[in-house]
Amino acid sequence: MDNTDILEDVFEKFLNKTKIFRDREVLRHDYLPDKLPHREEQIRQLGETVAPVLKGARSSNIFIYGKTGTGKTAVTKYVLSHLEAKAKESSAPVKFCYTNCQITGSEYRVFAGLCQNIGVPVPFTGLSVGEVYDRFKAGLDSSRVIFIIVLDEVDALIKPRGDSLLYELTRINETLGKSKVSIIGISNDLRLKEFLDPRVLSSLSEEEIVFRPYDASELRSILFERVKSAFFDGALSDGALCLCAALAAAEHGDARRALDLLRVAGEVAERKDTNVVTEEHVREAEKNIEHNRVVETLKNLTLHSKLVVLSVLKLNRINVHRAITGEIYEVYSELSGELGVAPLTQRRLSTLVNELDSMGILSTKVISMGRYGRTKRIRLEIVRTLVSDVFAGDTRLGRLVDYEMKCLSNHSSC
DNA sequence: CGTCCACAGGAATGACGGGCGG
DNA sequence: CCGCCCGTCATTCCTGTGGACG
Repeated sequence: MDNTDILEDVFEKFLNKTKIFRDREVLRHDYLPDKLPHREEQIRQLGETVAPVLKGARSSNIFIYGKTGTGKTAVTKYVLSHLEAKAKESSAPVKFCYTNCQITGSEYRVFAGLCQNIGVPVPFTGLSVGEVYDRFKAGLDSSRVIFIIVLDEVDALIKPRGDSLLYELTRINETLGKSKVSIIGISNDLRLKEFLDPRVLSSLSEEEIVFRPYDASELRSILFERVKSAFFDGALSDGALCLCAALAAAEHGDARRALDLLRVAGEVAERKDTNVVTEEHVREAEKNIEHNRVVETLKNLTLHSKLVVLSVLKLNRINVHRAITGEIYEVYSELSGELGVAPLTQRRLSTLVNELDSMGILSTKVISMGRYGRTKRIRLEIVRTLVSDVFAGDTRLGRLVDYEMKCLSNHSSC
């Protein structure tokens, strides 16, 4: 095969790859479809609640609950953008601002974002939260609008920091003359109520909307709707679609996950140079997604967290049943010493372990050993070779990992 | 049946870098 | 360039606790 043939082959293959996807964008989770199946009730409810703003009245504050991928964000954006369009027709002064608190990160940045939205310039940082709040209030009052604030994933803001931001916001109307503010809080944690001040809770949940998880057949029809524009006709087997729906339903009824599975399965099929996505491809996609997630998380860990993972790996190798906080701290301190790094406190290590637990890298359980104290049993939840592969790329850790791997392959203790 | 281990995990505080206005 | 305010990481000090042992 000479050079031109190779290229010919490569280009042909690339061109043929269009056999699967008609439009991949449709499967991204930030894509807003114009049909939201199985959410008619929620759309109606939200619509009825915000409708008064069209006549210049304030809408009730709303709290929206539901797990990830149940359509909370999509429904909210859908309803509000239609509301805004309707308001333009009748020239009602309605504005809304969507903020994802998880991404925004801090109280300061939430207020800063709100200021930007109403055209009040604020620096990224440097001012006190109170100052930004005052500017926001002043700017808002002079602009005479009905302002709807959407706080998506508010739990990300409340759990670590308390509900002071919400408290300020719920009371803002009292001091506002010409403008009115409504708040839509979106949370994927039903227990969020417990964290809230009762005053905040009562004023924030004047209305509540709950998003139930989708079941498998609902997921199937959601996928079906998108598949029409995302894939070419016949490029997706029924079995593959059903499997995506079933896998996602088994987890949380998470539509986002179902769409991810579908997209990655399509990409797998593309790479295998076939014309039809099969169940086999979906299974592989499931593995890929998890694999990538873990690799990404491992790569981004701090040196100390990596050392913790390595310590657990080491202990699990020696004796699966005896990975306990105290021992891990011992091994961890040793490893730190070998690298010439000062070890952190045991208290600090304890929160690092908890973080790794919530990332799904470790699993922990508090156990009591009676007379011999109360501690935490810690296990590695991921494939060992994955850890070594990722950590071997770390210049500082490379040496330790090599050593560890030699032990693993020798199958003897050292 | 009380004790007491080996921690869990909350609260307060400090150290530090980034980014701003003045 | 200083002082101020953030957010993040880390330490210190602390109170709480399930259950085997005596």
